[in-house]
Amino acid sequence: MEQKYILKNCDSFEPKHIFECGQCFRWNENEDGSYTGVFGNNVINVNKINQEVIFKGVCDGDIKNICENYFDLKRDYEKIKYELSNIDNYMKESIKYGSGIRILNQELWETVISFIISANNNIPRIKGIIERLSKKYGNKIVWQNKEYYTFPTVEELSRASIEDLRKQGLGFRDKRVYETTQIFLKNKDFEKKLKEEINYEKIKNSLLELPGVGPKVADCILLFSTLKKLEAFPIDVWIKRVVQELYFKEEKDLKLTNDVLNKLAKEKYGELAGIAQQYLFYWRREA
DNA sequence: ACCCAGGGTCGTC
DNA sequence: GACGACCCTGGG
Repeated sequence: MEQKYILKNCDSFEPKHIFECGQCFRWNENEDGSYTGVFGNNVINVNKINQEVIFKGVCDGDIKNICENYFDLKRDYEKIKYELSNIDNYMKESIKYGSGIRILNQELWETVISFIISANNNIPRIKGIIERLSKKYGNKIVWQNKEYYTFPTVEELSRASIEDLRKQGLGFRDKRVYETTQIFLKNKDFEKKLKEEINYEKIKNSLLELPGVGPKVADCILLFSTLKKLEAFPIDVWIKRVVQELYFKEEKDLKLTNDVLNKLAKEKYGELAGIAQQYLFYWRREA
């Protein structure tokens, strides 16, 4: 049964910015400029027409509640952008470029596996792998005569052997995904404890125990999932590049270690470092 | 054809 | 702490 929800007068919401800033892998653009994606047991289409955002699709519950939660609609991004804009002109320019970015509240398990797959990988291939895993191990949902597949649950993905995963194109990440799946399967408390803990460092240390999760992937999980730690500052090749170009232009031979970058992030952007990172990331990649 | 990079992590020195 | 290996794919 199709549902619909319309959001009016929302400045900080631009589908392209949200879905192409690298936080998610299951949203695809349609010919009309709208995007369709799968999350949980929902298939949703999102379009923005004249300052109105239109959500429609098939949902596991009330579409308004589901979208308010997933798209982080209750957070005041105008205020966040105002605060970050005052930090410096680079920030101001990148925010102008990605003004409609919002950080999604994605399911923890899916975010963990997705970003383990993202290691030393490119976005088209990451999307392909996740799509194949969903098709093979997830559940089918039909909407408007098209087939969509949910991201596999822990139990569903645990049916895949290391060899099965390799066949789906994971490469050397097969063992990491397999072992992390086993941990989630056999230790039900692991996920529960992550969700109950509120301290950023403590959650990060727990995540680092998982095979395939290093500092970068851990920060992506902390920022992009329902854990929603906005101070998490994922350090990747692109953010190293942009920080080098903006703030260390005269010191080309200076090595930007994670410690230096984390310190800079904390001092400059504070509790909003993760959101600042997303504006800079999107700006550097797209502009 | 060949090389390189891609939202890094892991094992080894 | 630094360094190389690592599956695979698309683009130059």
